[in-house]
Formats: sequence, C-alpha cells, structure tokens
Amino acid sequence: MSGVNKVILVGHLGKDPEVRHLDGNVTVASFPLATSEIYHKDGRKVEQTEWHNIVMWRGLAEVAAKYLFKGKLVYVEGKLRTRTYEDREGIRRYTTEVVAETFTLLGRKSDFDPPSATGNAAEQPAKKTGDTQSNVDFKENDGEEDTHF
Amino acid sequence: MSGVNKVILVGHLGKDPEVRHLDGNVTVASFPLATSEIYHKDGRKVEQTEWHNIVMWRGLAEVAAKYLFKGKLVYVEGKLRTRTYEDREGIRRYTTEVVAETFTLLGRKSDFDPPSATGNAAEQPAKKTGDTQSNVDFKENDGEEDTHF
Amino acid sequence: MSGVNKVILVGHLGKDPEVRHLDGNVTVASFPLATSEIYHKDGRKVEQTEWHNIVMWRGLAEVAAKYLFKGKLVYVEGKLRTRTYEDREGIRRYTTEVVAETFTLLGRKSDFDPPSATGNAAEQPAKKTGDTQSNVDFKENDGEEDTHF
Amino acid sequence: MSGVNKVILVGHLGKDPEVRHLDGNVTVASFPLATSEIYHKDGRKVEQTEWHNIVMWRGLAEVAAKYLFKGKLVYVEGKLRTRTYEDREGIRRYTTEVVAETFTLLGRKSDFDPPSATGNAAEQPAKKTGDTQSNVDFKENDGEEDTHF
DNA sequence: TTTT
DNA sequence: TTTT
Repeated sequence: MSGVNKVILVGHLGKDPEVRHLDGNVTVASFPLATSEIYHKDGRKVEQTEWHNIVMWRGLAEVAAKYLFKGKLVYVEGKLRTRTYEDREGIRRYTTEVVAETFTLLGRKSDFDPPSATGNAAEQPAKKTGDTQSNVDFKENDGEEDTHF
Repeated sequence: MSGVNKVILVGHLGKDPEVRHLDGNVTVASFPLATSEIYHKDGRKVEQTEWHNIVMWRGLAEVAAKYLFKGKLVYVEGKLRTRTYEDREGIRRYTTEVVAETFTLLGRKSDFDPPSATGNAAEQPAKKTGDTQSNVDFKENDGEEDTHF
Repeated sequence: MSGVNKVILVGHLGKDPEVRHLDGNVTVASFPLATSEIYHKDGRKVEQTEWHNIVMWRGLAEVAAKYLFKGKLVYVEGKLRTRTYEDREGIRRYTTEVVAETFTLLGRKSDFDPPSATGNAAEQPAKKTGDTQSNVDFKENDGEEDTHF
Repeated sequence: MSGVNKVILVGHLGKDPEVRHLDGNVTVASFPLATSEIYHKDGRKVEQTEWHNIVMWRGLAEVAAKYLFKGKLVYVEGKLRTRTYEDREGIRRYTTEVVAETFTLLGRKSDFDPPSATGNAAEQPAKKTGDTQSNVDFKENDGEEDTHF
C-alpha cells in the first residue's frame, strides 16, 4: 500500500558511532545526531536542539565507522522506525530511530580526517594521511555498483 | 547551528484526528499515520507497517479537523520532536512525534468528502456538496497569505 | 565536495511512459508529470500546474512500463539533471529532467490496473486481473535485493 | 490537485547572488549552485557536477544578499519552476529554476563572514564583525513570526 | 551528547 | 561558475 517514510537531517554527531558486529557478519553502527534550530521569541534568540538516534546497517555502518566522528557535520537520509524493547527494570519501552539509507559528510576537507593522533586514536579506523579524498557520499549497498549515486 | 530536521511521509490515517483546544485559543490535532513498505524476503512478499504520531498546531490543526479522516491518504511534511512525559504509573517516558508543517490530501475528489452522513457526521465540520474542490494543500500559517504555496 | 541533489514530486502522469531500448540492453522510460498547487490571490482560487520531465533507467524503466499510465498519481524521488542537445533546427538547447531513483504508485487498488481493454491495451504489458497487489514501491536496482526498501 | 513539488539541495554557490529590485519594492536574488556527486566507474573515481539556477524572492532574497556569497556551502529547499523567455536572438527558450523557500548556511562560523575586506567588499552588504551569530536558517516570510522554524 |  |  502506498507508503513513503523519509527523514532528512543535517546535524552534528554527539558521539563517535558505536559499532557492533552481529551474527552473520552484519555490522551495525549507531550514534546520536543533533539538529538545531534558531528562532526568535519576544526578541530573544532561542536555540532548540533536537536529538535523533541514527542507525546504520552493513556496508553503510562500515563506512560510517571510517568517516564519522563526534562533532562532524553530516547529511543523513533514511526512514523512521519505532521499536519496542525492555529496559533493565523490565519496563516495556518504545524508541524511535532513523535508519539511515545514505549519508554525506559536509564541511571542509580537514573535517573529513579522523581526530588527530592523540588519545583515542587507537580505536579509530585510521584514515590514511595523504589521502586527498575530500567528500563522502554513501548509500546502503555501496561498493557493488560501478556507477551512479 | 546548521540544522535540518525534515520528515516526509505518505500514508493513511489510522483514526480521525483528535482535536484539542488549549489556553489562548490554540488548537492541536493529532492522529496516527501508517506508512507501509513492501519488500521481498526469501521469495515471499512482506508488508511492514510503520506507525507515526502526527501533531498539527493552530491553523493547520483546524484544517486537519475539516479535511482529514480515518483512512484518508495524505502527504505530510514536518519535523521530528522527541518529548518526555509521565505515564499513568508515574514512569517517565519518551515519545517521538512528527510535528507537521504542511499536508496535502491525496486521492480522488470523492476521497475529500467527510464520511457519509451516518453516525459521527454530526461532530464533523461538513464539507458542502457541490464544492468542486478536489485537492487540499495546507501550510502552517494558511489564510494569512494571499499568494502561493 | 559535499553534494545533495534531491527532488520529491507527487503528481499525475500527463502521458503513458515512452519506453526505448538502447544498446546494451538498457531500457529508458520517460514521461511528463504534472504537479499542481492551489493558492489564493485577491480572494480567487488559482491553480498553477508545473510540468516535469521524468526519466527512468534500466530496471526502474521496466517496472514503470508495467505500472505507470497516463493519469496515474505517483510519488517520484530522484535528482535534477540538465543536459544539452540540438533541436531539429540545429539550435543548442538545454533541458532539465528529473532522473528518478524511486517511485511509489498512490491511490486505490483499482488505480493500479492498466486502462481497460479498449484501444491501446495491446501495447501495454497487461496486469492480470485478480491480482491483489495494491501498491508498488520501486527502487533503481529492484529485484536484486531480497530485503527492504 | 494533489501536488508536491519539492527540491532539496546541498551545494556551493558558483557566484555571489545577483540581486534585483523590481517594482513594488520586491527583491529577487539569483545564483548558480553546484551539487557534485562522486561515483566510481571502472575503478576510477569520477566527479560529476550539476548546476542549478536558484531564485529567491522578497525577504528571503534580502537575507540571501546578506549571508550568501560565492563558494559558501548551503542547504536549499524549494520547488521547481520552468518558465519561458526569448533570448537575444528572439529564440523562445525554456529554463528550469529552483525557487527557494528556505535555506540554511552550512559550515563553520568563519564561513558565515563575508569575504575579507579586500577587492569586492564594497558592493557587499557588510556583516558586522563581532557578530557572534554562527548559523542562519531562513524561511520565506522571515521576520513576521516570533516563533518557530 | 553536537555545533555556533 | 562551486567545492575537495
């Protein structure tokens, strides 16, 4: 039946993606994304931030693990999914997530480098220095196609 | 800073909108919207339905009360908002809603009529017969502008 | 480089898709799509129709040939592409098209049937009667994936 | 009837906006916007740039004149409009434009400053230094509303 | 928990 | 004509 379920976000990652590997060699990455809007109320400027739970699967999760880090500005396109789970107290809860289908890193070239080699660099998939790639557009089944985006 | 928070849905209303009037002459309408997607798994066709909580404010809520009914197919554009509340047991819960900024009724002219004059017709703002309007596009502050959308 | 180029349309086909088969077994379908908006100017209601040139490639073109006909209401998602060509008088012209990446048929089940068996039915891929399929969501590389949309 | 006509772009301005003032105190701004996509063909990376003609009216044109400059990265949301005109040789031509309804500047704070005070600064509406505003979200009738975006 |  |  007749459905469209599409979300378009541009915002900053609140944390590095959390990457898990499920059975069957399936990768999942998830992270919070902040979108802010500024509006004016009674002459004052007010910033309101909305937090979104982003989930990426398989190939998209793997490129997310390589290119997305806390603070990066990213365009995310995906769909809404509300699922149910039990919290630690056994209470049934609902959570709404954005299951990403594409993302595009925004910002300047230097923004696409991983954080500089201090502290937590060890656990991050290193992006080679000298790589001149300056932008990243990804879709869910990237790699297979030799053509378009 | 730098934010985009946009949701685009096409689906059917699961119920008539529930309309409330808040202090200060503010109208709010809300209803569940179903978007379905069909995919193929192991040769079988599977339909998966996602339910969204739609909220409309002020003028948009008022036109929703006039034109939107259970079963109608509608295009909704808005933004995500997650808010917290306490349920009847005093448990703090989160809910994610789509705050609509525009909607467009889809389908044929007859679909824009209110349900036929049995049962609950009384409490529904009647759409005149003979009205040839066959489509409805609305934005948040409809009425004020004398121009386009 | 950082790019997003996305078009979202809901409108009616102005004609049946024109389907061509290029070298290398590549199918292309194209058709005009009308999107209308109603606005109010000086108290009068004005309807303004915009026409879009839609182009579909390969698998998407093939499903378009099966399910899309003049008058159908369809959701189309794609990207803008402006290309140059020479008209019959040798004048260099530009045309902007929407290269579709997905489409979804909207409307009721009966709307998905091909036009009844008079006139041009012969050249249309018949959709069996009795088929209960009531909705069609397609993406560019449909068929390969056994999962989601 | 039943229309949706929406374009979503993220790209860089190819030129400073060209601003005109029409009769009746109406401002129009227009500029080319580049969206690039990178894809892989036969192992080679290929970048393809698409150029869009963006048009902004009234209040939106005025804020564009203040904040948008050649090279800036911007999110633009609007609708497609194809219009006809006669070129200098009297040939009737068509052009498709994106009539913007909203835009959001993307990138870091320093990107929101006007070009430094050399060369062409004279003809640009100066953005005061010391202004700490770091992001700009605008809609068509900005200024009137005291609330949301 | 982001960004400015 | 942008950006990397």
